[in-house]
Amino acid sequence: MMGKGSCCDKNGLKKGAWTEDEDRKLTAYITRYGHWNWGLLPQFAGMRDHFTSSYFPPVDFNIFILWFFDFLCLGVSRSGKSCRLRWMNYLRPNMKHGNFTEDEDNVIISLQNKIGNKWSKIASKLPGRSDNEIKNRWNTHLKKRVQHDQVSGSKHTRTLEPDQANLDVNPVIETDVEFQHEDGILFLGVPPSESSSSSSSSTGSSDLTPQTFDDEMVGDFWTEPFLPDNEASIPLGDNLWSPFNFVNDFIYQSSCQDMFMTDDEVFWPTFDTYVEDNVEIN
DNA sequence: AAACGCAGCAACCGCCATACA
DNA sequence: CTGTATGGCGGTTGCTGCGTT
Repeated sequence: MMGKGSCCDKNGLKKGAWTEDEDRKLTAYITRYGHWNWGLLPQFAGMRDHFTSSYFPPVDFNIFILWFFDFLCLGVSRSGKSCRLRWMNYLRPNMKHGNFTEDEDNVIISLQNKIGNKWSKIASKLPGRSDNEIKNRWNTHLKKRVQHDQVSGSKHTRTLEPDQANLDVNPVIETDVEFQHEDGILFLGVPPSESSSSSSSSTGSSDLTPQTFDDEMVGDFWTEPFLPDNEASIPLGDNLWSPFNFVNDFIYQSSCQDMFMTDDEVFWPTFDTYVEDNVEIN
C-alpha cells in the first residue's frame, strides 16, 4: 500500500513509496555488508538509476577513492534516514506483516498500559514487529478496543499479569544472534537446523526462531557492519580488492546474486574494470 | 457504475539524545 | 563548552483500497 506520494525534496532526495528495485538494492546491500553509516549507505547501495554496481565498504582505500569519485559526480536518491526507516520497518529479515495474533495484541495493550507510547520498547518484545507497525496497530485497532472495553466493562481483552508485561522479563526467546550462512541463505540467529537442539540460551520458545531483536542484540547488529570472521582462510586472488571482499562476494553471490549480475554478466569488477566502466580519465 | 467516506498503513516530519571534533 | 552530524523515536500525514450509499 502506498504511503506518501513520490516526489523529490528541495535537496533532490527521492521521497515517497519505495520501488521494488530500491528495496532489492537496499536489502542486498545490507544483507551483504550491514551498515556502518546510514548517511553514506545510499551511495554504496547504488540507490541511483545509473550506478548500481561495484560498491564495497570503505575499509579499503581503493573503494573509498571510487566512492569519492562517484560522490563528486552524482546525487543521492534516498536519504540515509529514509533507508534506515525502510529497512527497520519493512525489509529486515524475518519481519512479519499484518495478522497480529491475540497474544501480540495483548502484549501491546499490556505494555502500552504499563509504559505508555514507548513503541520501540514494545517492539523489542515482539519479534518481527517494528515500532511503526505496533504504533499503527495501536492507533487503528487496539486503542478503540481498549476504550470500548473500558466503557462496556468487557473483559474481552486478556491483559497480562504485571510480571508478564514487565520490561525486565523478555517474553520472547533470547538467543545468541549472529549471521549464519547455510545452504546459500544468509540469515540472523540460530539456523533452523540447530534451533531445536540449541541448549545454550534458548528459553523454550522454539517456535519463534530464528531471530529476536532484544536490546542487547540490536546494539550489536545495528551498529556494526557484517564482518566475516574467516577471511584469513580465504586466498587472495590477484584481481580482487581484498580477502574481505572475496568472502563477502562468496556469501553475497549465494544469497542475493541477482542484484548486480545479469545472465551474461557474471564477474566481479576489479579496480581497473571499475575505472574503465565508470570513471572518465582526462 | 459513480461518488463518497473511512480505515489501514507506509512514509515523512520534527524533535531529542548521543558522539565527536 | 560549543557546534555539527547522525541515529532513534513518537506523532502526523496522505495515499490506497474497500465498503457503503
